[in-house]
Formats: sequence, structure tokens, C-alpha cells
Amino acid sequence: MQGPKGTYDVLPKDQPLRSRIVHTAGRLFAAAGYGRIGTPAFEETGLFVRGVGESSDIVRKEMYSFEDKGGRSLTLKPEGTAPVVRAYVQHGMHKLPQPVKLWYYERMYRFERPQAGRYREHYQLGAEAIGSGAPQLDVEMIMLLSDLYEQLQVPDVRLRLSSMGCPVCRPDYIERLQSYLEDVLDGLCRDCRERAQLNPLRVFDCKEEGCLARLEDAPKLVDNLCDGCLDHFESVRGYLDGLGRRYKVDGTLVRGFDYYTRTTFEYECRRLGAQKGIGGGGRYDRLVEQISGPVTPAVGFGTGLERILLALRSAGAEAAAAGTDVFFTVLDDDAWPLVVKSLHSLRRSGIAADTDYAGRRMKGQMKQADRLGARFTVIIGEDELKSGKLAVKDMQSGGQEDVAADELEAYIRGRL
RNA sequence: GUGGAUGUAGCUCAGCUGGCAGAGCUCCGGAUUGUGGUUCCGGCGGUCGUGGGUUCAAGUCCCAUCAUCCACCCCA
Repeated sequence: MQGPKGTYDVLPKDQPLRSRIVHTAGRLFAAAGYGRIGTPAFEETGLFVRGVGESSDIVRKEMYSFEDKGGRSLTLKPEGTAPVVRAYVQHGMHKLPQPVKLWYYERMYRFERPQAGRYREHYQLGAEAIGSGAPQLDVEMIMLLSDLYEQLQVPDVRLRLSSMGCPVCRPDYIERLQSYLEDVLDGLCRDCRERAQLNPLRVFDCKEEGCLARLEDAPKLVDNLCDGCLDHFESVRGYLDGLGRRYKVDGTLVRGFDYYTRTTFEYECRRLGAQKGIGGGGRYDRLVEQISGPVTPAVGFGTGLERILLALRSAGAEAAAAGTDVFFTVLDDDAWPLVVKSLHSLRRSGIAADTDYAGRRMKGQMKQADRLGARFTVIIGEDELKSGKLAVKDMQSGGQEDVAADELEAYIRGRL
């Protein structure tokens, strides 16, 4: 037996580092005024088709879509933004003070061939600020993600920045790009020749040397922005410069979803193998109206938990699990009533307590106490039951003292 | 969807030109009465991914299939 392709189990030993990441993010996002939102694991398929775009790879071949018993077409969410925007519209959040700032930690599903840092089910942390077109908000987003990586000490993170323009400048630019591509078409690979027709911006994703060389002189969208988009872009750059956040303007940065407008950004980490993108996002001023909300500008990002983990572990990061405070070693069955009561009472007052349920010999029980990282071991056998004094061993010093049963909690508490 | 590598104990792996399935780690127990981490000893644990084929004999050779990993595509 094994889990489905591209999925993995999160075992107890994996948990501490993951919680550290999520808690760090939660604190950071809350400090910037973001409230956490949860959205369903699946949505109507149409939401993603309209939101992410029909020409995107996600919609064309990566969606986990299925029909439910009521004949509805549903899809396990492949990305986080469209569902959040749907919730924004559905709950009338456009009536709230704008912008509405939300963050999430959710599972995403994409039908792809798994490889290093890529799964069919993966976890993403993300944030969306809906209802403002201010460039300062783009900067807030970029810095939020930057600060997250910094606080987590993700190594070797670099920022690429670009602009996707808007409905005013992008069509003009695409025409220019297409006519340029026609001139060099013969020198391009098969994929690129197809892209030139379907989704010309995608040619910049190509890694073929021949294509790269021919695309070097291609017009870039960042150099062909309309006045409004250029102002916006310059403004974002100005604030980033002022904050000392280093970045590289990269006209070949093309994000995968159709909904992006103006600012796009991507963080890369060189420690991730082939999947070097660790997180990214951008502005999507048209998405809210595309899914039948009012015209509403917005900006957001997503970052992959597995990629952060990969980067952190490449630097040797591991968080320690919480240990046990007290372990009860039971040497006589008559001790059980006392042990059961003590366990319950200690735990209720917040002291981590455990005992042996496997019928081990004393030595095995001591070993188990050691494995659990117990600070104290309470030994209860025939002698202790007779005297009413429990043997409490300090596992660090190795010292041992007799403690009356009803003083145990106070004794432990005073020494933790 | 395409390409490459790899599937042997819970984990990491060895097993040569076909000849009785191994080690280390983990787990349980023991090293004279009830004391962990170190050491020594013993024990538990395997349809050799699966199905065919060749052979007196297949973990080993051949074919197919599935899975995992890595890379392409694309993305987090």
C-alpha cells in the first residue's frame, strides 16, 4: 500500500518545522492587518476556467476535475487566488472598508508529474489584498513575502520584478511581439512556434539556447508600458529602492496565470533543484470583475510550503519537537490507579506526562522515558506504594528524590 | 505527455560471471533482585515491486507492467 502518486504524509517528525513556518507567516501577516481565510477544497470548475484562464496549462491539463452526484463539475483547487476572490464577492466584502486583506494556508491540487519540490497535492501560504490599486500595496505584498523568507532564514533568495501591463498596453505590445516573432520564427523550437500563436508571452519561458539567443532582442513588455502602467511600475521600484530591497527587473518574467496585470514578482531560491521558484505573485486588477464582481483592483502572492521546507532543510534547519515533562515507570500493577490519576491531573494543568503502555520491563521503560526526552521519571513499584513516597528521577542530573504523591505536581512544577 | 535512473527487512543498503536471502540502524529481551543515554550478546522481522519467460536451478538473465526519484513541459 502506498499513498496516491504525488502525495505525501506529514509525519510527526516533520511537523515542528512546518508549524514554525505557518506560525511565523501567521504572525507576520496579522501584523500587517491580514485576516486568515479558509476556502473549500473544491470549487465549481468554471471559477478556475474563468479566473485562471483557458489558455493556461493549469486549466488545459492539470485540473483535478470531477462530477459530483448532482451532476456539477467541480475541481480541487489548483491555486488560491480565485477561491479567495470568489469568497470576497460572495460575502459582499466590497462593502467593507477597502482594501480587504486576507491570508491563507491551504492545499492545492495539480495533475502533474511529480519531481523535486513538486507534488500533486501541495501546500501554499498566500495573501491577497483586494480593493486598492495603490502601488504602495504592491510593495507591501512584495515585502511581506520578503520578510517571511528573511524571518525563516531561507537562504539564497532573489527577487525578480516585472510588469504585465494592462488592457491598454498589453494588446499593442503583443502585436509588436508577434510581428517580431514572425521574423525569427524559423530559428525557434517547435514549442515556441506554437507559443507564438497561442500565447506569445510564453516564449520567454523557453530555455532552448537557440530561442534564448533570438529572443534577446525581442521587445519586452516592461519597455512598452503605457503611461499609467509605467508610472505604477516606477513607483513600485522607487519604494523598493527606498526600502533597500534588492531586485532584478526581468522582462522575461511571465507568470502562468492569465489574470495578472501590472506588477508581477517572483522569488527564486537556487537550492531547490529544477523548481527554483519558491513564491511569487502580482497584481490582478481584472480578476474580480471576471468572476462577476465589481471592477476591483487587487494584488496577492502565493508561496509553496514544500519549497520553503526544501530550502530550509538544504541549510540544515530542523525544529525540535516538544518533549515529555514526566514519564511514569510502572513496576507493579497495583500502581496503575495512582498513575492513571496522576497522568490526568498533570496533563490538565499543562504538564506533558506519559507512561508505558507496552508492558516493558523496567529497563525498557527507562529507555522509553529517555526516547521521549522526559525531564523527570516517576518510578512506582511495591516500595513506593508501601511508603506513599514516589521515586522521582531527574533524567538530566541522574539524581533521585522521594516525593509524596500529593506533592508531585508542585515538585515537578517547581523544577521545570 | 517525453526522457533517464532506481525498486532486496520498518529505515539505509550489500548480494561477483545464475547455486540454501545478508549487514548496519530501529524495535523487544539479556549481561544475577527495581534505573535511561555508552558497550557486549541474543531475538523479532523479507510474497527479493508485480506478472510472465529462459534454465535442473533466477534477487541475479530476457520481456512486460506498476511504483519511486530526477529532468523536460509547466509551476509553488
